[in-house]
Amino acid sequence: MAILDNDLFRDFFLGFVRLHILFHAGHEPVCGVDLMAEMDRHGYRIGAGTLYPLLHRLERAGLLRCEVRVVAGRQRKYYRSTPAGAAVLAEARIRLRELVGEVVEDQGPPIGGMAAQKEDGR
Amino acid sequence: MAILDNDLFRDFFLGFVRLHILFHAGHEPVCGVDLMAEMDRHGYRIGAGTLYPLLHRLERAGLLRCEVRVVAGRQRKYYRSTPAGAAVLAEARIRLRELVGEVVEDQGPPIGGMAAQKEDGR
DNA sequence: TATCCAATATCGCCATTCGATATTGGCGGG
DNA sequence: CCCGCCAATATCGAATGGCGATATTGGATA
Repeated sequence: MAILDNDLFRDFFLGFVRLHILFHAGHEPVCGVDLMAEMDRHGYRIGAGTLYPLLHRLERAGLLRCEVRVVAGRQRKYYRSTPAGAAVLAEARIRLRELVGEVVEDQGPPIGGMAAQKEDGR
Repeated sequence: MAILDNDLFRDFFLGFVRLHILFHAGHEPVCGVDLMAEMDRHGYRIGAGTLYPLLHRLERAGLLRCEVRVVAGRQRKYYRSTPAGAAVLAEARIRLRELVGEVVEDQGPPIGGMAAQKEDGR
């Protein structure tokens, strides 16, 4: 977790956060506070100043739809995924499998370049 | 692929590109043109104006190390991963498994919020 | 040494991230 | 009925990143 507090490493995983959000919004209506708690559970620290503008953009882009409700005396905006959001998630599945095949299962092929050359041979 | 040409969707997958790069740099020395070709093979379109500043930042952050070589009469800068780069990749493995468990295997738990409430029940 | 060209570097503009701060909206007390 | 309270959401300003377009580098050939 500490590794995620470093600014540098955040960029590696911000896309992961988006996909987590899209996934949850595809299963149930989720609001900002729910998502912040869930991302925290995953070890991501997403502040309100990042999350809410992100939700607005995803909505404007047609990936999420918003519905206002009052829960426990508080106004909340619940987001659900749209077909376009599901399409992004489907695309993500393909790319996730590729990435897992390389990074997790260590099955990436050499990409050419210097693979044929000896690295230490002189 | 077409989906990746849209500006909106790039942000979802830019972290994937970083991890692909880190992975390849952990297996063999890779240079800019190699990486652009490899990313293209994966369906990502990464321009030179994005890739090279990225490599510089990863090097300055200590995740990559650079070595200049002359190949086929052209100067190339070959990058290899460092222990710090391997650490980021190890962290990525953990988070990738979480994300795959949700997005690919569809096993994410409800995150609370409105899960207990009926959505259509009234 | 002059020129060519692939590989790398940089520039300017716009979008995004972030913590901090402001605003909204329902509710209970008076 | 209005007022202040507070959680939830919204926005601000500074810094950084992504991008296409353009500039620069450096080895090789003649």
